[in-house]
Amino acid sequence: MFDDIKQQLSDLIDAFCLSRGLPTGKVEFRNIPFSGEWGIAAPLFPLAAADPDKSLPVAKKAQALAEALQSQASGLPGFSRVEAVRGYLNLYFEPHSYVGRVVGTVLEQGVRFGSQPQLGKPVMVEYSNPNTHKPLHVGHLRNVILGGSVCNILEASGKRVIRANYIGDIGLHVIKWMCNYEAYHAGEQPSADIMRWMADLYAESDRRFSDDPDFEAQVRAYFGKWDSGDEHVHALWEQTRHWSMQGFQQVYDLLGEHFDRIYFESDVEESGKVMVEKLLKLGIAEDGRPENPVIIDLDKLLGTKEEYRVVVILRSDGTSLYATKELPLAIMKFEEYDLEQSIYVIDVRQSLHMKQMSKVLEVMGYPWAARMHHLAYEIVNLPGNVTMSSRDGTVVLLDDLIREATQRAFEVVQEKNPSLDADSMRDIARKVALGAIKYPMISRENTKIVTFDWDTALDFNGQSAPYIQYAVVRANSILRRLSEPAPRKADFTHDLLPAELNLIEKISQLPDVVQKAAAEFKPSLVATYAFELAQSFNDFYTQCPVLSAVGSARAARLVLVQAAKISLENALSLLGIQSPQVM
RNA sequence: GCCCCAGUGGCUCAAUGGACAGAGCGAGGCACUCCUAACGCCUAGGUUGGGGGUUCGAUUCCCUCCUGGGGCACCA
Repeated sequence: MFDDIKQQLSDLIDAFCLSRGLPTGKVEFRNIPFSGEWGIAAPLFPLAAADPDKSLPVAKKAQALAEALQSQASGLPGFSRVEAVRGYLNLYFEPHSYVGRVVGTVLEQGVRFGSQPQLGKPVMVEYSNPNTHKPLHVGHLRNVILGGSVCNILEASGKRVIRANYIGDIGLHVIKWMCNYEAYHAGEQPSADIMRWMADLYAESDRRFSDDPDFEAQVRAYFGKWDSGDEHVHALWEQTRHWSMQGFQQVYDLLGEHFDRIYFESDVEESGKVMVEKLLKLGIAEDGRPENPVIIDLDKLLGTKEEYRVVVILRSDGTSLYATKELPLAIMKFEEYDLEQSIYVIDVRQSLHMKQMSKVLEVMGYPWAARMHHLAYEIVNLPGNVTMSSRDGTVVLLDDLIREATQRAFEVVQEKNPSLDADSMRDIARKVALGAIKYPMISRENTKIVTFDWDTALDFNGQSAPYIQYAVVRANSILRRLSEPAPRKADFTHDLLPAELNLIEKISQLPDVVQKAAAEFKPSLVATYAFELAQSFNDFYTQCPVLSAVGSARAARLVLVQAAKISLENALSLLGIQSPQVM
């Protein structure tokens, strides 16, 4: 909206350069670091450096140029003042019209503020990817929260998104579970908390498998029955997989996640084996059976050295591997949908594997292979650099964490707001607890390891979701006390305090933050933004009385409170965090 | 050996090549007749792992080294 003004300024600088024998096109514009006033800045260092006259150091020369330009630019319309400082020419906008436009836009757009209409080809995001018959722990949580948040942000940035979930429903862990169930729990039905029940039985089967050689032998025999297509075993598999899926659904409901397309590992096993034959016929794969597996030697194929290594696509005994199934799955996705991009939210340890998969598909001639993108994230550790492993018992179960956090949040609500009814308290406690758990998972960069510890996870103060949620509650509590309907628009004609200006500036940044976060797949940018916005609102809250304000300030601040609340709620929503209205 | 990631106050983390490197926690102090203190204010705390380079300007880009983590043929 300031393009015309910038053009005038640009012309003026060009004329200035020509008159002094300096090269044109050396000056670019940027926003002045915000400190209560909006404006654009022109750093004059590049121009100073290009000046053939070297009698002055660059910094001094830049300042001299800025000062020379200052007097000429002072006449330009649209600016309230012009200054030359430390080599920058700063031009400040007249603030009132800017402010009114920002705040008005937010109220008009409401929940859509920060979002663009969704256009174009869809993007598929594959995430969560749990194994049936197994528990979800805090490590899995990062994947779900990150994936879900990336989807929200992509949608807000104007993409159509397909949320995909690839379920590991076959393999040794499933056989172990079923074998243990038949031997020790035959006929039992899951309890109301299905996830928990499945998890307990999984732990039991895992224990028996490693401690009891007899059980191990039983499992092996059971695997044979599965392979030979035993009807009873397959019926039990269908039933128990269904239970597991119900359990996942309970967790997804709790977390507020949903999926548009579910893929099962069992669906692509056969097509994977067919594909191996095809790759052998094409001469891409090498058959080492029966002693050795079927492999693709990518480095040999491509003439690279120790870059793509070797992919094993089928065991020497003819059974399938992870890679066997990944290939047909990738193809299926692009056959089913005309995808702009196919994104895989998978932890960083699988980077080489993902690189190999897209390379194999490229070698096979699929042009879309370049549109696969591995969104790598680091794992969640325990203090002392201990990796979570269900085998070593070093896991924090999702269930336990949510239960504990909810309990603590409930106690805080009881203390802070004893007059609320029990249902409201429970509802608030759940929203606060889930926010507190989710926030640390997405507030750091994807490539940084998250170290889980109970103290941090249950800390509701400082840079945390509850802090941001509390800002929403404060905004709401002002609006709630109003006896008349809140004004929808106002003129910002009163003397704006720095706290108000800072808040408006922060609010105005949301759309840009969303775009950047989408382009880089980084919810952490939104997480940081939401916190800074809450800080700005709290500053405003303590410094600017709203209900007791007089004159035009009251209406203006009421509108600003609404805009802040909308922005906070929208930002939290992108992170998959709900905003309670009271807490 | 090859490849990837990380290294910023005591701790956990921010910072499109641009102005003085910012927050939170922890520490010390202040603050509650005033829209909820799950809040706010002040103070202390930094050679951005080391060394080179590019640039008017580097936490940011390049090279190199160090430290930590991860990956590299029948796990996923």
